[in-house]
Amino acid sequence: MPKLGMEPIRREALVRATIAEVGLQGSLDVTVSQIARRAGMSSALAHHYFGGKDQIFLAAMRQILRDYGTSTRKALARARTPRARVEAILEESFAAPNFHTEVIAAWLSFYVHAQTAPEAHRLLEVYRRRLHSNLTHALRPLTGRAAPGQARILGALIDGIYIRSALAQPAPDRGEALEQLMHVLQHLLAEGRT
Amino acid sequence: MPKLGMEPIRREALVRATIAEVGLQGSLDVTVSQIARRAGMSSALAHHYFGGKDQIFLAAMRQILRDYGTSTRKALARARTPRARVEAILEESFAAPNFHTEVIAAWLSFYVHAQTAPEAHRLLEVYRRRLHSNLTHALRPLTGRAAPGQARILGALIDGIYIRSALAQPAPDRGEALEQLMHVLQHLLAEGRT
Amino acid sequence: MPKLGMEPIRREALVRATIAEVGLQGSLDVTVSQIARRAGMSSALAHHYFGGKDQIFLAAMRQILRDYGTSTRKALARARTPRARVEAILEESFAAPNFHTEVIAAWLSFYVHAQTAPEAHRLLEVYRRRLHSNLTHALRPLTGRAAPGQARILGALIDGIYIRSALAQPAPDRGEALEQLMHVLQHLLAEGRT
Amino acid sequence: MPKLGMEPIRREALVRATIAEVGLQGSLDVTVSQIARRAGMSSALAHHYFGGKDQIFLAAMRQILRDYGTSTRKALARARTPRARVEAILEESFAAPNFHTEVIAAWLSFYVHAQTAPEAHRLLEVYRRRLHSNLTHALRPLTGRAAPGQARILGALIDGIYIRSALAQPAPDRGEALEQLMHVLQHLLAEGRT
DNA sequence: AATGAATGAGGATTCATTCAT
DNA sequence: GATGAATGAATCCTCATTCAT
Repeated sequence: MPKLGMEPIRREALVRATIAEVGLQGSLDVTVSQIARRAGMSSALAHHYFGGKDQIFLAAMRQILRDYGTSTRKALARARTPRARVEAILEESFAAPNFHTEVIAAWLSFYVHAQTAPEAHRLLEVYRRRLHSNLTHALRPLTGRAAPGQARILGALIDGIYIRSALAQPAPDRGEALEQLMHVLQHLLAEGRT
Repeated sequence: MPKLGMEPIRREALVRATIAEVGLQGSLDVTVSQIARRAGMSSALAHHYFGGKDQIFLAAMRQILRDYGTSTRKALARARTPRARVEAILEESFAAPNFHTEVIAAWLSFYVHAQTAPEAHRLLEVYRRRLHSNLTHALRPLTGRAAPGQARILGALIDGIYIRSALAQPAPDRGEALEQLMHVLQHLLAEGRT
Repeated sequence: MPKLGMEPIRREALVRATIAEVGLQGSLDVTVSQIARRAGMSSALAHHYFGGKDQIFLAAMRQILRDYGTSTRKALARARTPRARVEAILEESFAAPNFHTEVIAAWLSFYVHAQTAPEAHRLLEVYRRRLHSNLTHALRPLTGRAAPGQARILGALIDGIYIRSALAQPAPDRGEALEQLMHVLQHLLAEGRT
Repeated sequence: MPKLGMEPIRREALVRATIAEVGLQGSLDVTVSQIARRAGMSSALAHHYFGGKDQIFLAAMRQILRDYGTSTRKALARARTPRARVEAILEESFAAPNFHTEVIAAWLSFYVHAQTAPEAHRLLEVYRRRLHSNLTHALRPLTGRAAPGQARILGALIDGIYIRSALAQPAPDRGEALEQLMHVLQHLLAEGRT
């Protein structure tokens, strides 16, 4: 009794399973079988829906970045002042769903992967550009022409804290991470007023 | 034409070849054969000298970190003032031999690997601790009790710039990287005087 | 032409092929590929169904011992008198399916293997205990308390004839083997009456 | 400073090392390197003296059989009566130097090997014939024409006890082994007198 | 829609053997 | 006499992928 409309469900399950498996193993060296098993189906079906391992990975990356993008957009919508907008972006980078051991590990793995896989590289480029643009827009009312440079620094710092969190034992400290970011932010904001 | 005392030569060649190959491919998914071929020997010999792929990787990581450590030590020895010491550390992080596309890519790959391999994790931990300690000592005369926290921020920023450089197209800009770091450093140093 | 329910068929084929190949080569130094080829499939499939060479060997041993156990049980069921029961056991040890050059060679190879492989050792131990118990039970009505010791002697003699048969050129003589056993049996049975 | 007359010393050391290593591992799957290391030399030297692994094994087999032959000859020389001669042969089969876990294991391994290697097969054949001839000669004065058949039975029983000893946990019981043999011997000797 | 069956390609590792010194 | 150096060949095992049902 074949079911209809299974495709989106299956794809979603596979993508979630991929993130989980890659995150857990901390490496892209996961087999399609492992992913499929975790998603509750055969590896043949995984191929059927995605065509190949690379596509599965790509879909998983898209999911991670889309999740991040979505939550950021929501946070921005809630912010009322320019400064609140900046802080919202920074906070969201370390918000619970993203700043989770598994997701960080998966993110880092995909990051490495992007060195080789052009499509993956493109995805990260989009994410980076959006982050940069968001930050710049938020900072502009506060620091004017200094905004782009500051956005670049904050972006690098976010990535740096992320990558360090990937090795944190036993678990990365969300509060501490945010504190460091805010500390630097404060300095940068003071810039304009000097 | 077998000679005596080949071991250190072969090991060195293999380590360099490993860094190059991993750097070029941007991934640890390199075969022992590839590494051995690049080093000009059979894969069997590579196993003979290192015992296994893991040991080869470990040796390559050690080399990268040792290279970095050595150059930093030299730079510190040359510095005359406290501030010069801090700058020396930061500059050295992006100095030519380290801040090279291949080395950066290899470094990032090993970073991911460290999530899984305990020994590799330990190596990075040592590196991180040393960087933190160097920075803290250098900052202490300038900012006192604020030094450790600032060292942490600078360390994360260094890593962040590194990881971003891994994806930079076509090549990471050493000058820009340093500029960002120095910018933040300046802010941090001003802290004490406020 | 993939069908369903191939697993038992494939496993059976592999087990038979293993016994044949080990028997023919007279050694456990057979490759999985050789076994798989003889069984008409790829070595990858052999691994798929058994997980590894060791498991294949274990399954082959189990098959040999199970075959022997089955035929013995049937022979015992047919025997009507105590003496007939003893003779049935001895005869079955050298009955056609078991006492075949290939099977003997395979059996001997596994025997050696059992010195090293605990699981294989356990299997042989079970076989030996069962033979001993069968013989003892059959002898008890005839020779009373002497039965266990006699069973041990007959068991050792069976193994001795087996191992000698492994080197027999061109083929072991079933009749002669049995004759020797029966000769000793006759002596042992006379024991009680002296 | 090359030493003269090292050859016999090296060969002896290698042969002993082979028996020990094969006995310990309970398998012929020992590497030339392991043997050479145990004998205190490089594997290249082992090849130099023996030409190849097979020759090393052959030499080891010869040693085992020669040791056995020598001790038997001595024991026979000490025996004064026909019966004592028979018992001497049997006892010697389980005498300390031969009936040792390692030697038994090595012997069994070589036995299996003989199924494949013609030269090894020939060696065992010689040993078997000599044992048979020794036993027959010793039995003839006692049981006349029955001697050859009895020799065959005793020979098989010896091998049977040997092979079982190879799996004995934790160590084979020399006394029990001999007892079984003597028990059967007694029966066989009674034969003539009936 | 879903999967068991099946395999080719590839990779780490081991080892007997050779060779130049 | 002795060995470190070196390798080709082999072997186990894994895995992405395909296919018939």
